[in-house]
Amino acid sequence: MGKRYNHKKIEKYWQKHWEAKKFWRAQDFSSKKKYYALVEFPYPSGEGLHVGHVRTYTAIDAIARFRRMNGHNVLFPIGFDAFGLPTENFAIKNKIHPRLATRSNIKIFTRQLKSLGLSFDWSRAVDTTDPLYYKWTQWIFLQLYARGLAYRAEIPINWCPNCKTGLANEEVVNGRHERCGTEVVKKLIKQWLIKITKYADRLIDDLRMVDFPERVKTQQINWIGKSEGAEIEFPLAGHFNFVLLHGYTGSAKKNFFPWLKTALEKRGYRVIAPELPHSSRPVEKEQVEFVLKNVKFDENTIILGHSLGGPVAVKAVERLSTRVAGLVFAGGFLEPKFKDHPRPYEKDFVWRFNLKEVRKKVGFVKVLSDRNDYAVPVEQGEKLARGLAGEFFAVESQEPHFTSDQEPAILEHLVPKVKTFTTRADTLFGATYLVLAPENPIVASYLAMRRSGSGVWNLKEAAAYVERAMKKTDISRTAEEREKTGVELKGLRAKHPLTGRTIPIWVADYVLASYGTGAIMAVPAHDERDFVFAKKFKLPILQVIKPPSVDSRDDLPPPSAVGRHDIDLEAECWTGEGTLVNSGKYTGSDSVQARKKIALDLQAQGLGRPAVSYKLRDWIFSRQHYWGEPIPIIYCDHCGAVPVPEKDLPVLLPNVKHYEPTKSGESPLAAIKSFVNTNCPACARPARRETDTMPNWAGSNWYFIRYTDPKNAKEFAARNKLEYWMGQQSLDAAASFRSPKGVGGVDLYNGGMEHTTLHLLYSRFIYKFLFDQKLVPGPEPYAKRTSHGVILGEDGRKMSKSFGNVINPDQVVAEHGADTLRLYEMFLAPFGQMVPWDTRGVLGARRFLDRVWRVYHEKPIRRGGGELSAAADKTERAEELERLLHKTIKKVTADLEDMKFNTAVSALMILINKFDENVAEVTSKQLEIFLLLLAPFAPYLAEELWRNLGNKKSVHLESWPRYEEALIAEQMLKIPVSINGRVRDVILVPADLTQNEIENQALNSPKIEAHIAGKTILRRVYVSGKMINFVVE
RNA sequence: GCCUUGGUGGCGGAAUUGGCAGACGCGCUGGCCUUAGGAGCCAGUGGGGAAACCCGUGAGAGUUCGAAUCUCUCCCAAGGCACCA
Repeated sequence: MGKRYNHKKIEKYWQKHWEAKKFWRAQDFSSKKKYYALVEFPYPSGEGLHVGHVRTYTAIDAIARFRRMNGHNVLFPIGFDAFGLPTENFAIKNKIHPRLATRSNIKIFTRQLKSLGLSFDWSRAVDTTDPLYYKWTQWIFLQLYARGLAYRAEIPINWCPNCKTGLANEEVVNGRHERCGTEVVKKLIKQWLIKITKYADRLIDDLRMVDFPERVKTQQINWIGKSEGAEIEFPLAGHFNFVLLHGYTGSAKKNFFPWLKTALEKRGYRVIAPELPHSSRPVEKEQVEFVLKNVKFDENTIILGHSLGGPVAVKAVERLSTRVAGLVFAGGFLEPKFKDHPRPYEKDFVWRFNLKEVRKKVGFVKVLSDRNDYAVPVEQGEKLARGLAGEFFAVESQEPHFTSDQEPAILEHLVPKVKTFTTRADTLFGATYLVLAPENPIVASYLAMRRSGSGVWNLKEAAAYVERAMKKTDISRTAEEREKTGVELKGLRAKHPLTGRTIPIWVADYVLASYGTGAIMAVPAHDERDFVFAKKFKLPILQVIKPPSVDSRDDLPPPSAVGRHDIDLEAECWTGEGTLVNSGKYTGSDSVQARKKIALDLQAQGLGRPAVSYKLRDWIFSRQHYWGEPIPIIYCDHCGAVPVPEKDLPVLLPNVKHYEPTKSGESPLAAIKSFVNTNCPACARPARRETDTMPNWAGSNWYFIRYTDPKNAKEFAARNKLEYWMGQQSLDAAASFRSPKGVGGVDLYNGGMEHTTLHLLYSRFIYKFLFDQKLVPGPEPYAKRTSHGVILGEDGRKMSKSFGNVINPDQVVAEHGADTLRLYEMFLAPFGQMVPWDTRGVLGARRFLDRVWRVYHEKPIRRGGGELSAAADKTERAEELERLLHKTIKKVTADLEDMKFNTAVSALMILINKFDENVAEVTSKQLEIFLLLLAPFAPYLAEELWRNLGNKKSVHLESWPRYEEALIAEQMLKIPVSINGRVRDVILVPADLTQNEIENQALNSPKIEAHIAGKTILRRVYVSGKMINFVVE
């Protein structure tokens, strides 16, 4: 016996050796073709490496090694995605600071990863919690902010009561937090959001450019949920009149005032726009009294206050004895804090207001703030809206501070109306009522008025319903057997835009605030949900679509007795296409055509427009937790939200003792005075830092970019390195590695399906954004995406501590070696497939490696070789061996290109078995080639045996072997002979025989003769070299 | 309900893409060797049958000389979405 296969010794030795020789370093700008292979970097949890990590990393490692041996300059990096809740929770539980927990977990992961013989370039490792890294995560956030893609809004968000944090839509699964399983509740919080919705279309369309699995593409497309339809406006019924109040240095004849007056009058409204006295030196008393004296207010009056006209309007309402319908502010404010110079009138006004009193007298309140306002910070508008329980809108006006001669946003918000979204504009004439989501701001706005007036008169009932609906979790909202509930806003009615009829307005939680406009036109005759609702509340049902007659429809069986020409509105609704009826001038037209026509006609009248809606929502980017990147924003009373200047990045996460989440839902950072208090970068006055942190996905958005230039202190990555690694694809790569349209980016990115609508979507979005800023060289980050299958426990359940079925890779490595573990996981099942762990299977892999070891060290054990020793046999066996070797090269090469690792390993097993049977005949050249093929899978053993064969250079620096087609060709062919499609015999014929000769030989076979005897051959089918078939009768 | 991917021995899975179904591995059966074995070696292993042969890739139909593979209908499983107007 030679020495035993001692995996421990071998693996320890070569791991050290490779590391010392810096084997796996990627070269920037090598003349070789680049190949960027990427695996999702791990989250360094306290649990250590999972056998699932081993599966994906080994697979991509094999590809990386294969590419290197094929002459590529391979970038195969690794890093750690270390911010986030799991570490924070681990830290709190074990009373260890997250920073230390992260450090020790990374250490463990690093040791484990290194033991596996993965050819990562460790010199490029990144850690998202490293300030040198997250400086650029913050920088990217500021780029988004600068482009208006990061904004703050107070919206009801998903809140996890257990983790005490807000969650992204994508982190909520079936109404529960995906990480902890707690039921998610709604909470109204001021949040940072990222406008991923702006990229929705491109995120769908550009999937055409990339090579992703079908299930990944469809999942992303469904998640984005694009549907095309129309927005249709239903003006509120009522004889409204408008009062327009201009501001400081303004005039009813300046800016947008004349335009707005004309536009409103054209719609049939009465408009008064008084010229306020002394507009360049306004005095409160004088202006307010002027207004009260010269304008008549009533319950149908809607007041617009532009700029200083806002405070004037509020003061006027304070003193009114009557109620008014609405109050709209454009660029309004209630305290004299401006971004630029002080105003002369500051002392001529009393900046105190009785907002409660005002609110009682006003039907609805809307506040419009201009994002680019030069004087009034958006925060002032928000404060105003809060004070008056009104709706707030941050808009971009035509000229800053709404000073253009046309300001459509003002007109848009001034006229009270309900905006609905529908995909079935063709059913508009069948809309018999409107439904608002409980969260729709219109609802709150009307309910905020304490007493009835121009508003709702069943206030109590409506308010109670809304309150109940808002408290419900998403689970209970959908769980209650989908029983529809709702309440009518009695007193409010809307005007049908085409018929002019007035229809009731309801509030019901089957309408979602977050989709479309948060309001629908209900067409009970042609929508299942509306139908059920209308039935329950006895609302009118009006048919406007006539289904096609049975004869013209092919989706139904032919009519048995009576054709189905109409629907029975008592029992059902018709949601399909058809011909319009009861639809004015559209009656008789086809529903598909009418859909477009109606949308365009409405647009011409300013009552609607074709519109697209998405299920995708803007990405909630705030987390009220300690262990994340601080959001680099500073709040100043005068300047509003100010980005931290680039030179001050990174905003360091303070090192503190207490990092537990707070009960109030505020970030723990809010309690740290030394962090919060700072000075405004713009005006240097005292200011406060944002205390929310970024979600865990922020750091992983762009890590693959950083790998191209991980140490760069000046840029997030140097342009030329990005271009080299992320630019156009190397075109001569094997077919399956090539991206279809050469989009460039990472050549191969493997990751889990669970990230499809999270990390994968987010990072595609961010990359597109960076591409638009000309910061990265392509539109898509990943040319090809693959997804590994999950490894289950031996019991077929998910591996989990609570099931006690977790396999620790360390133990397998210790017992059988990393090569065994790698080989086992590659052989286990097709890479993309879910599969249970099988401990005995590990032994099978180990036995294979033992056999390899034996073939290279021992005399033949099998006696097969000893008995047959005739010279002719020997030559024959040698030829067969050589043929199998070349077949194996071909097979393993093709399988690696297709990522069919399991069959590649199987081919290696077949070959080593053949070697074992014929040890005496195996040449050293053949032994070498086998090791080259084995190297990507079992790098340690291949290297050891390679050196034992006398090679000085590493097997991993060798070239991948080539096969010769000529050597693969068999000289003798085994041809199955079938009669009527059933195989009856297999004949052995020389490969160069003609069809005729083969047929004759087949017919000579006794078995075939027996089957044909007494029958006639009708047909002969011969597939060259494959088979022969006789059709007989 | 909709979308995606699948369904092949006792188990994980092969099948050059329409041409010998079950490669390779696990397990199992019998034998050899061994103080011992998660070791090694030999033989066998889809079902039925003594054999010839018959039956077999979720079910049923179809196309074809020939179907696990293509077409249609249905069933089941996993994953995703789900009151999305």
